[in-house]
Amino acid sequence: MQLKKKKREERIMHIDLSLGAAAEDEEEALEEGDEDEDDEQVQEKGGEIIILGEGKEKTNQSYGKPREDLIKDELGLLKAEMNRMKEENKLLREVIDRTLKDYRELQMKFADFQQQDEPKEHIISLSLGGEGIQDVNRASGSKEMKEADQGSDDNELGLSLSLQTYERDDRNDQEKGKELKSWQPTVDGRLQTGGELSAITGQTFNPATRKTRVSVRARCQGPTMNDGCQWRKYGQKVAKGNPCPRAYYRCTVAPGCPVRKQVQRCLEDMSILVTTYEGTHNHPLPVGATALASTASAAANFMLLNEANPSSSLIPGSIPNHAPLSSYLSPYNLPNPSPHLPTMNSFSNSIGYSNIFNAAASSNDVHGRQLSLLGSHHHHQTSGAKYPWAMSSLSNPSIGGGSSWLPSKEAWNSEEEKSLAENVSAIASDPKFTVAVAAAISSFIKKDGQTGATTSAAQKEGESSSRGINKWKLESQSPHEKR
DNA sequence: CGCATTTGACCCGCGC
DNA sequence: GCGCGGGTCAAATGCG
Repeated sequence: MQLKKKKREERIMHIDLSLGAAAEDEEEALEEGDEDEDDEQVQEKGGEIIILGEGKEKTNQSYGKPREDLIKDELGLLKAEMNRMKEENKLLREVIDRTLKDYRELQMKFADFQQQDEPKEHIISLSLGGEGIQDVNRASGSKEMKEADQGSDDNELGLSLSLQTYERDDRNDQEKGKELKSWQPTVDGRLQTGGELSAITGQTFNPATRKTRVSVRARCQGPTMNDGCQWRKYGQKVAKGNPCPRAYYRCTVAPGCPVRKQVQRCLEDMSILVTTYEGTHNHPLPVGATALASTASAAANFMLLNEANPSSSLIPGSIPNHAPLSSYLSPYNLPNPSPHLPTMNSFSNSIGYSNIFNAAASSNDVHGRQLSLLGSHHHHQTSGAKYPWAMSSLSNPSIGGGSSWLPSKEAWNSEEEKSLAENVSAIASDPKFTVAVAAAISSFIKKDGQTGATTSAAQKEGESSSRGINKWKLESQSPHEKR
């Protein structure tokens, strides 16, 4: 009877502390699979301490047991809990180690690729995970790509980094023309294979004017994605091949800002919004406004620097004096707030965070390159329901950003906002969650001081909401010249 | 009343 | 040269 009760309590504990994702699930599976009574009792002691302790305390009090015994009991229980926490820490550390190891390996690979890099007609693809996205580039069947994919498949948490670069086949002008004319359908084509994903796909089309095009795909319920800027709709058109109307917006943050964006629902998946930004902002982007812009900017800048300075790589600190990307990324606006933030930091270290359009336009090298950043959601995101930003973070890129630039109408709907607020408070009020996160972070920092050095509040939160959720894919592609 | 959105007309480039 | 399609303009309309 009491054993059953204990078991139930333990389950609750597991649910509340379900931060360790696969690792902890395994643990639970082991426990349940093994009907070893002894083991179970030991485990339960660990899991039950507080409840048991209280019960005993009451009992003891009623029977008038000596105080020393009570203290001893409590001490024992606390010790048991400590042991359990140690175990959890160990598991989490292992996961982090594995992830870091993957990351470093891929980083090395990327450095190799860079050395082989040729100035023209090449595609660089960086991906953090990528399951769920069948990139069109895969059709070219590069070995590196396949290797990277294999790497990502192995990752239990769905957190992996893969960097690929490969040459692009030369195409004749006719093919180029076709591709250019149908670039939007190409984007849709990616989507139809992608399952749950969010993406930023950037393309530079107009070498003459250095105009930048960045396409962002994200699951979004609202009519547009809130990206922190203010937009005014100036037109709508039904494009051929997609019954969903395409809306045209102009940036109204600053008068005369030439930036425009097109918004269209994906034909294959109506929940996905394809937003294409074009042009160069003539004003600074709102502070904290957009992780999206930062991330896209990161991608763009990365490409710029990479092109201009081939010696610079993703290696952290290779190019100093750039604020870390994470400074822009609140846990709610970061599609993949994860222990990979160090990755993102190092990434952004070499790319800076100025706005993508400025970056692209200011470079002589950027034109003729295509750049894309893709992120996909892990499919079995158990936390998705409870922590919905994991699902719809891209839809609400400004949540938690503290931005005063939030458009009143364009923002996510109130329902999402409400549920988000509820979830935030739920998490904040859950001490077990906090403890587990803190333990994971501290062990992570201890283990790897370098990558953990930039741990910030946002990062902590980011880690907490990252479990097995998202994957990112950052890629850059070769020239798509428009006209 | 002012501002944003809607929507039909118009412009322009490209392909045939 | 013509038709098509994407993109933009601007008057009409709606909303706070």
